[in-house]
Amino acid sequence: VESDAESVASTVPDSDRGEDGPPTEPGPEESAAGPCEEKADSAPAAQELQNSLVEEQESAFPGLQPEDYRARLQAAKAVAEELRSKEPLLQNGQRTVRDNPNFVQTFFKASRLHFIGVWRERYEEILDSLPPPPPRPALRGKSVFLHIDMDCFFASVATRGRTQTFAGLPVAVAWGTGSSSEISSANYCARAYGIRAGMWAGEAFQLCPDLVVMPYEFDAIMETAELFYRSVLETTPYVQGISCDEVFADVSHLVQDDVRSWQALARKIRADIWSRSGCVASIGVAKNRLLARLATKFAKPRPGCRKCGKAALDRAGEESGLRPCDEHAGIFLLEESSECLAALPARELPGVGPESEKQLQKSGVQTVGDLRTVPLAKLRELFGEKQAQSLFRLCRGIDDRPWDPRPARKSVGAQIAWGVRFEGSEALRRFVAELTTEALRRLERHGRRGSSLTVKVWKARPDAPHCGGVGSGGCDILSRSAQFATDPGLAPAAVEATCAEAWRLCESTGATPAQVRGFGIHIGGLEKAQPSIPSLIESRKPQSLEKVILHLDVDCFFLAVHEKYDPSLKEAGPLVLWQYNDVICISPEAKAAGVKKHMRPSEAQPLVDSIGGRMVHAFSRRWPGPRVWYGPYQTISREMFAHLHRLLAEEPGGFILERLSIDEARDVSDVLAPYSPERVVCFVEAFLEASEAVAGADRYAQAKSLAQKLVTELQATIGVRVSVGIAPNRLLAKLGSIAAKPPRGDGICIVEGPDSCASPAFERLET
DNA sequence: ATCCTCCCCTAC
DNA sequence: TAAGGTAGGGGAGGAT
Ligand SMILES: Nc1ccn([C@H]2C[C@H](O)[C@@H](COP(=O)(O)OP(=O)(O)OP(=O)(O)O)O2)c(=O)n1
Ligand SMILES: [Mg+2]
Ligand SMILES: [Mg+2]
Repeated sequence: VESDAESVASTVPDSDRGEDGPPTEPGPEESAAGPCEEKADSAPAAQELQNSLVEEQESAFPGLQPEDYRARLQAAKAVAEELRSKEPLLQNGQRTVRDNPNFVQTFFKASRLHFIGVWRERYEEILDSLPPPPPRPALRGKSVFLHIDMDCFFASVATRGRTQTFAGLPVAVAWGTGSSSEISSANYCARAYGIRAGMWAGEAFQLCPDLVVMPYEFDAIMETAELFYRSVLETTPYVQGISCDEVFADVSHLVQDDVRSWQALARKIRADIWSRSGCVASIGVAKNRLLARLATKFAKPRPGCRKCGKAALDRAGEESGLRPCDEHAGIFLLEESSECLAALPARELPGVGPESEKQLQKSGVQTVGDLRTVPLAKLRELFGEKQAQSLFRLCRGIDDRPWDPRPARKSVGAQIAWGVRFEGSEALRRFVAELTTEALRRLERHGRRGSSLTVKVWKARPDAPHCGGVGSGGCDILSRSAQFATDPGLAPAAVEATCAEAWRLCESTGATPAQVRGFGIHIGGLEKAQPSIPSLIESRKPQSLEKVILHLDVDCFFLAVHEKYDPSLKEAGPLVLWQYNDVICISPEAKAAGVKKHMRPSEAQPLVDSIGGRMVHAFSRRWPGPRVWYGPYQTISREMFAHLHRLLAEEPGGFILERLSIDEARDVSDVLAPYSPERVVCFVEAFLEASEAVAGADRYAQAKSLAQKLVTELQATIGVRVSVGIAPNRLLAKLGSIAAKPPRGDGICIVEGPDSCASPAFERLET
């Protein structure tokens, strides 16, 4: 075990890098530094490093001779070229949605970000095939967590089994060698030149012309990930998979309270992973997951360090009969009191990304130790409540997140922002439909139903530099969402309705087809699968009928509820309801006296006194602590809706009643697609407009008589007064119900259009 | 107080 | 040539 803990270090005399700093951002100059190697320090350091690598190769790996560095480099590039030439995904020259009729599926097959994004699906399958883990045994001694992460995972799969050729060569994984081919993983030799994941091949070749770019082999990567997980899962069922090459394991129950026992376990796991998968892992050990995650950073090989490289190579070299070596053991124990933790750049903390790093640097914070000196109040100003709490704990090594190895999925989606170019809106509409269908297929695989739909549109920035590639370039990413039910299942009508809604949201961003560089769709509000409302999609309203929407809103709802429970309030004059430091409901008389919503109660009090009214406090309860209690309002609200349903059921024709808030409802006879399952309280077979009686020229008069009936009935049975707006859409209906409020209105307001309303109150509505 | 939408940030 | 995805947390501002 390489450890910063003195007691451990003293038991592990072999370690020759325990006191070295963490491996952060090493360039070629830095990379060979430290106890591993002498320092290469001049500008042509890269060249020097390369030269020394050549020598090193020739002297250090007798098992790998007889070929020299140059010859093997050429052979390696030939292997890469051969793989590319046989790769079907690289055969056609179709790169954009315009060139390829099957663009969406081809893209996902070739996308490594899609691959690592959907890895969790396979992982869940593996877990489902195993017996469910018993509850974790009660903790007897200390907690011990491992964080296990494969070294340069994709790159190591790419070179596995090809040691004779690839040993000591700089290797990266990407589809191509062109300038804007993005690198997903670089081996530690390549990292010595500064090559990193996310970098484009163009830049990488400038740093290192010898770089060997190997193509993806997703099947091999997935199989390797499975071998990796099998190894970990056979050690303990208490694992939390983080990605295809990374896992946490709670091994508290497997070890003694003794670092030697932790070391032995980590070594065993590491050896097992290597013997099964042929790839090397690094392991962080600590008392919590946060510290274990950070420990792994110290366990990783030093870029360009020949001993680290040699260790890995020797292990890989077992193929060629070399002895496995566990110097540079790839295991690190980290404690929160460690000096190397305090010296770690704050950016290395999980949760601190590029933006937070900038924020922190503005306040002079570079390291984890610096961050510890920042008071919580200052962090709050910079980051807000939750992030401040999180940073405060992160830098102190505190991590008490609950152990939830399989958190329930909350959303599912699909997006593409590469190769997306459109000339007209028809092609964009088809693309939206394709991705929406793909997202529904993914939802269907989970058998869940969703209640919200979010679309994202990548819109090219007008000032973005024009580049020849097919990437997205500089974009603003716009999003729009709606409450919209999606059921599992791919019934054509349901798919069509979802596509229509997605298209509506896409259009509402205002991006023109020529500006669009990407599109994504996400289904959220996932619930357990339930039988849905089968008639919804089938019973589509004929398009030709004019819509009539009613918006109902109870007058002074909370006060009306108080009057029900305390009839004396009815004669008490002007009333003002308050809670905490907030006025929340005002009777018309009190309004006339100048009381405003959200006024401080102390300001409202004198106004109320001057007109002989009363301040009424919201319902509250004492137990388990003093708190406002909304129970009575909820009760009356439910009664009111139940009664509305009964009334509507007796009417000829059909209605959809949508519950908008505790006291609002509207008839959403027009709404087919954007209905929300929680909000649709009632669903009846046909629609208002479908009824002969309400359709036609006098539909507003018909709607008004319905409204009058509802108002009277609700007054009589529930004791609340409702104002109603009647209009051809929801916006106008809602405005109508405001204009209908007494004293300005008479309870019902018909708004046939924005400029055609008989009520003067409607004209006077404030912005 | 609480919910919702849009946006930003982050980890893989 | 080249495949810049998936998902969650949380803040600001607006609503009831
Ligand atoms: N920007 C990125 C980062 C990662 N990956 C893929 C390729 C990596 O091999 C794999 C695992 O990611 P890691 O962060 O664990 O990186 P590596 O395993 O490559 O290197 P390390 O040794 O630092 O873990 O995910 C990617 O495609 N693009
Ligand atoms: Mg890794
Ligand atoms: Mg990883």
